[in-house]
Amino acid sequence: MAEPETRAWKIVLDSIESRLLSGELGPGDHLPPERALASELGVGRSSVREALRVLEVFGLIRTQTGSGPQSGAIIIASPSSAIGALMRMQVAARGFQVADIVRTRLLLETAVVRDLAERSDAIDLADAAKLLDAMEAPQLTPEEFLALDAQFHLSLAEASENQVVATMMTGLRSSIEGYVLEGAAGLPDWDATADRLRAEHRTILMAIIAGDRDAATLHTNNHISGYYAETHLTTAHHNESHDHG
Amino acid sequence: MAEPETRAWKIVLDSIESRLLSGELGPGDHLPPERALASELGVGRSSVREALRVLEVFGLIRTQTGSGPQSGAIIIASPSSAIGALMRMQVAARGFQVADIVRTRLLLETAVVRDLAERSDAIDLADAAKLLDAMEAPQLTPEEFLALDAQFHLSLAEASENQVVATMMTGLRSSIEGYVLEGAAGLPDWDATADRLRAEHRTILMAIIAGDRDAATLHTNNHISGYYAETHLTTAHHNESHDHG
DNA sequence: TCAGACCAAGTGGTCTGACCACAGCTTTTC
DNA sequence: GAAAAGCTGTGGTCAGACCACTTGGTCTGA
Repeated sequence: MAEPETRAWKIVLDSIESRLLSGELGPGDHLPPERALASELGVGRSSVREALRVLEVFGLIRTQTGSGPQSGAIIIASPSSAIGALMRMQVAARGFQVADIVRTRLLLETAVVRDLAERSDAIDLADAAKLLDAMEAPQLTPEEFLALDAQFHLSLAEASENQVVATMMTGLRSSIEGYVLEGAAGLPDWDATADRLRAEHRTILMAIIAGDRDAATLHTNNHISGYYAETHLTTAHHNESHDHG
Repeated sequence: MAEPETRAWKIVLDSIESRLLSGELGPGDHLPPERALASELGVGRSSVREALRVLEVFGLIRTQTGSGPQSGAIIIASPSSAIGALMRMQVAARGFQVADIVRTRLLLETAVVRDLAERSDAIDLADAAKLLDAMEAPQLTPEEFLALDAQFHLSLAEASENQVVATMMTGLRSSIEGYVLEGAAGLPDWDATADRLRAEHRTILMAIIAGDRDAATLHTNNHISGYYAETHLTTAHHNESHDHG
């Protein structure tokens, strides 16, 4: 059964994954040089490189030319950009719809906020509060404001101390970043929208701190779906935002 | 600013992504042959191949040797295995903790079930019901049972008609599949556990159909966290499940 | 005429060898 | 002793070659 995945790059990938699982390799460790890995596994260097490319876009390694301790392929674990890239590409290939991305963000964020509200005494919301203060700064461009906005929501996910959720939120957000910016540019009165968003953020944070689960959930729901509805992101098909405009 | 990402494979990746976004390429279409792509973009074939490898593990293309309409690289959009592989590797590299994966699954599934219960009149749960019947079959191995179990939960996500959530659920599940199977093997009385899981599934499904949001949420919560607690998956570190047993 | 065998072409899959740019280390030189 | 030069090892890339495989056409023979 199941010939051993004759493809050479898969051999390399499996080998490295098993080394990770066995603990032989861990964060900060160096992978063997490409040439060594190739001869060691009996494959060509190009096959090794294809596997390393996969590891790189998965956010598992960082490569550096040159010599010395910082060179070579080093194990890291930065899944955020990988998830973002994956989702962005899936959106591009029509595997994911923007509306589903938005709905998923709504789902996740609502659940996070509910969770935070339910144990509001044991969480640290200082980062979130700081970001809200930063968003009060006048003359923020929509781009800057939305970046802070994203960080605020990310800080909530991080407050729930769940790296997976935080990563997913980041990935979801970045996968539709382009569409979000497009939508902001099309708003009739950005300042008014920004003021409303600020107020909603405060409301959400206060509800969390107060431990008012239902209020936090409700306000989050309204906040997110309201914004996306305002920017028509939930109804527009992603193709239409480019040429038929 | 921002040198154009001198790396050749990135050029190829960006080129293909922009073709997807512009609509020049879509699901079912063929990518140009590797050699043509290489000369067209002014890069070597190996660089093209590195980019195609990324697209392949992202679930965006399927490659096939030979000639004819089925050969070459064809655009698909199957994100499930990609997300699963990505998360599995992140777990292996200690970027994600198994406990966080479990908690995220709990979060997502609870939200899905709550959503389904709130609009129980407009959803189709036939698939889920069928799977529950299939799980009644006697003499299912733990592996078979858990596969049906996963499909049941997946069918709930699919009933919510959100491809992104369904994909995430699949990815989350597959990323810890190995640990789940390990945990099942360590149960003292598998038949009793299976019976309990069956009953809980029925309870959840009925609560959804009845539109009882709170009951559906509660039962889902208990169902999932109960199982993972029973298999010690929420507390065990993934390293410890291999050698120190 | 038709069926089967055969062959040609085009594809991805892989390997090899070569060269480059770069970063760190070593040696030389002043 | 310090600065400069060279050496070494790394990833990044390219070019060419060969293989396995699939398809579609062509040839052969009944």
